[in-house]
Amino acid sequence: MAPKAMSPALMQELSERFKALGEPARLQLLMALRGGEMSVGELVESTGLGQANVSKHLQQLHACGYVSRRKEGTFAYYAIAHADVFVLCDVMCGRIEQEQRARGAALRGRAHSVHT
Amino acid sequence: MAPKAMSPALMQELSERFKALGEPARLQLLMALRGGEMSVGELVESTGLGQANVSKHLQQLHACGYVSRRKEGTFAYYAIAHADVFVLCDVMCGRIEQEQRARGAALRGRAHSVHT
DNA sequence: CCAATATATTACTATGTAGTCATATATGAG
DNA sequence: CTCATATATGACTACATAGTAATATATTGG
Repeated sequence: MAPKAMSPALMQELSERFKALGEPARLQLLMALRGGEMSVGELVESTGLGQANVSKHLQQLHACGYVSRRKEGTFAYYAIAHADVFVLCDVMCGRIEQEQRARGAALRGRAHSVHT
Repeated sequence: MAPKAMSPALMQELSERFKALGEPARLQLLMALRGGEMSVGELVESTGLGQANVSKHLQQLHACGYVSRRKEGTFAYYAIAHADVFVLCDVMCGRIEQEQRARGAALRGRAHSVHT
């Protein structure tokens, strides 16, 4: 469990990790890597993002430890470093779905009460 | 489990949730609320952030569903809406610790090899 | 060494947003 | 109603960063 009183340093690190996931382009890259290791070029083609853009986002994901890097010839292969990332996404997606259900139920409830 | 192929809309929502956590000030607020419901003024004092700043960050946390809001007189009391947030922090903190341990071990290993 | 290719980096622009100050909007007290 | 207080909002500034185009840096093949 995260400490009750969190040091500013840890909080800073924590926020940087979350910020790295707070960008659709980077999530796209992580999702693309879900199927396994891919080269930069493959990621460019797969995501439709620009090459320089992909390269920079990969640097950030690497700096946060989300992906690993393997050089082979002129190619650079990136891969998910730890499946934990997807645990985070799953928890978050779960909350989103839950809220959408709640919102839907509330709307139905309101519509019903208007009806009666 | 998060879907293999994520819709752009879900990815957008997901990134917005993560982005909301990608800010030390907002994490500070969430951590402060760990002890229970607090008013805006109490949060201002507890965090040392400006009143307007706190109010705006709380709006964002509320929009993402992280906190609930209860009005009582001229006071507004905010509270953690779902403990899930802390699950996310815990997973993330776990990864940070793990990496720090790994980094430390690597450094010790290198020092040792230099020594021998 | 030279050319071709894959990736990384730099310089730049455009956009987003955190923080702050001033002010607006409740709400309760007298 | 008027005043005081708590919170929210609008305008603004300063800074961070996503995206892109051009270029630099390997690395392989000839």
